[in-house]
Amino acid sequence: MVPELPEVEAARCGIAEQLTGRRVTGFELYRPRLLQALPGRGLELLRGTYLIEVGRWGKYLWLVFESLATLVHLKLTGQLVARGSTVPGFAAGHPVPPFDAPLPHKSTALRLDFEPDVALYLTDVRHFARLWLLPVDELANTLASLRLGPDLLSTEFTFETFRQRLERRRSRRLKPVLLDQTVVAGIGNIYADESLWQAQLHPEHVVGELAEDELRRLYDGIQETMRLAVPLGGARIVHGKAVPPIGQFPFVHGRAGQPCPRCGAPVVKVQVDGRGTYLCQLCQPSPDAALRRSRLAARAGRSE
DNA sequence: AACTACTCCTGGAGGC
DNA sequence: TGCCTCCAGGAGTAGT
Repeated sequence: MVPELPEVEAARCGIAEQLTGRRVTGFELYRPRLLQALPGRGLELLRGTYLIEVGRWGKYLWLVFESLATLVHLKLTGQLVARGSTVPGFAAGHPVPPFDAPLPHKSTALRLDFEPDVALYLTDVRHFARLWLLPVDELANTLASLRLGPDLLSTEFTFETFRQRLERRRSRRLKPVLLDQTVVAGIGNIYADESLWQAQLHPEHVVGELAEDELRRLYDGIQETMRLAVPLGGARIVHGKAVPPIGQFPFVHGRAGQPCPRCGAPVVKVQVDGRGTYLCQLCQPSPDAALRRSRLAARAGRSE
């Protein structure tokens, strides 16, 4: 399972509830390449300082300490696990290694120790995750420089905002636009497929061809997908396959050959924009190429 | 503007 | 059983 918004949100909640207000007593940096900005000794600045707040925008997570801010992206296979005698503990992100595996794992990149007796582990089997260390007063600018679209769980993500942002991408196809974090922040490959299935829209529709009610379905599909996924801390997908399904979610992603929960037709896997894409060919009919051409021609004619 | 290709990586899956 | 090869995929960057 690739960590997307729901998984990162689960990590944010765990950190907020169990670590905020605690003091850092130490750390172990197992893999220095995790750090993207300052050299490894920058972490020394965390020692003895308190975790003040934790935030999230899309798939980016940040922890603000008195001395320093850290910005984290779990990328494909990052996970965050907290354990200790003074907290319940939590685990979020990619479920390999298993959330109950002994830590540190050989792919653990960083351990942060909090007072009293809590350890937060960042583990990532493919070593793509990154952590930036930056002065607290540079966090806002750094986030702004990412040019992220509205976070899916924020009040900024309204239908009107969504429609306006899609308007600027009229010529692009739906799936790549959903994956573009500068359009909306938080959707990855799994939840793009789930949202499109909810909306009963094919991933290769051209944005500008969609009618108002289809845009509305897409917006509602994203909202419904987040509503289902966030409380679960995300889908459980390992190497593209759904492992013991939690209820029926996810409905199509990783379920090639299985029946569509809506109509029973087999879910198929295709490539869209180079990404493995799961869909139901009955519920999500392919855009008709001839109709597409005639509509575009009609628009071009009118605009001249 | 919007595509493609490439770059990071490695565990697991599939082939034989 | 044991090699070998291939593949996934977020996001930044470069090239077309």
